[in-house]
Amino acid sequence: MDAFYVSIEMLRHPELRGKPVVVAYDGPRGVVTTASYEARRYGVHSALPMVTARRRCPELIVLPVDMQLYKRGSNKVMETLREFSDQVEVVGLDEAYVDLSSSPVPQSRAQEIKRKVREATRLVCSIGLAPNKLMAKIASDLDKPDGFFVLDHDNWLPVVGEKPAKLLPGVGPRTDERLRSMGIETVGELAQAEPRLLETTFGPTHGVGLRDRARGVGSTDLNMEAKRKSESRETTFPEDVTDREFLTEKVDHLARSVCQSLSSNGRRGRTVTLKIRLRPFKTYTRSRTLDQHTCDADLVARTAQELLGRFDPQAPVRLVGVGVAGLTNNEAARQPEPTPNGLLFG
DNA sequence: TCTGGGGTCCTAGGACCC
DNA sequence: TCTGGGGTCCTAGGACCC
Repeated sequence: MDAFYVSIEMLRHPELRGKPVVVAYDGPRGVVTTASYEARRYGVHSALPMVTARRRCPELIVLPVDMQLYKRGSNKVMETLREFSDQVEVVGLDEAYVDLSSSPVPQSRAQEIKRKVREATRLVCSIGLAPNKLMAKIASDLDKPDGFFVLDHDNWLPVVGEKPAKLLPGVGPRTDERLRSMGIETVGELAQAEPRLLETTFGPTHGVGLRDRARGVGSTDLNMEAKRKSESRETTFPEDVTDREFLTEKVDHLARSVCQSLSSNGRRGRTVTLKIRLRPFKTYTRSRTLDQHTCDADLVARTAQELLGRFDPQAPVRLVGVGVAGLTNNEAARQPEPTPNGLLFG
């Protein structure tokens, strides 16, 4: 979906069309989640600190995040996609892979999806059509907004070979930096790189994986029903906090919020993690794995407090978070243990 | 520029077990 | 006295994605 959150907001604020708008967590430490294309012309984009965004565009219109609204919009989009294929992999709120391989005319099918999504939601999307997920994702970015682009093994390098390696999913700022220090800047150069050289820098798994991606090699498996493996809540304070009592209260609240969500979804977890970000912007985690799966708010809150106690009480805290991992469904959590002595017949 | 919130996956070391 | 080879689980950090 193109500029998804902002586009949804435009549906209820049509007077904002054509203006530089962002949806953002406002406040002194907020960042942009989505920027309208007009705002992007000022250099305002996702993840940009709001302080910077306002400096770049003083007349910027800032809307608060309304996640429930975007979730409803997302559901509508995904429903529409499922009319075209029973193979749909949802990635976040605004992205999905649709398997059209059984269609004799995938191109017109894909165009039809664009029309249908616009009809159902009045929102615009960009589609990439390709023989695997990696290529499809990149293709979908090549013609935004309201785009349509087809990639295949023949036009892959001619189209993306000269583009920066950062274009590839999995190549973030750190990997890009390391690649550049090896003299690799483009997708084409990465595709030609010496595999042994990549292996020594990035390890056997990641090294070959990078080169494969640069050559357009990707998976065609769609992950339909991915179960969540962890759940967490975190807050960044407007100003660093040193008041331990305040922090304790926050941690308690976050722990209970996670547990409430877990219980209402019939889930339990075993590993409790406390996350803390100290001045200046260094993040630490401490975790503890319990004997049993739980969604008991008192237990999780107590464990989180214990983990909080491992940090210097003097340190100014920018963020705290509480997470629970190792999730199972309630039924699974209550399953009896397998025979402890490993004997087939006790 | 000064960095949200919610996730996933990978790595590496240490404990522990056979 | 010094020392193998495998496996799993736990913890912490880091890179990355939407």
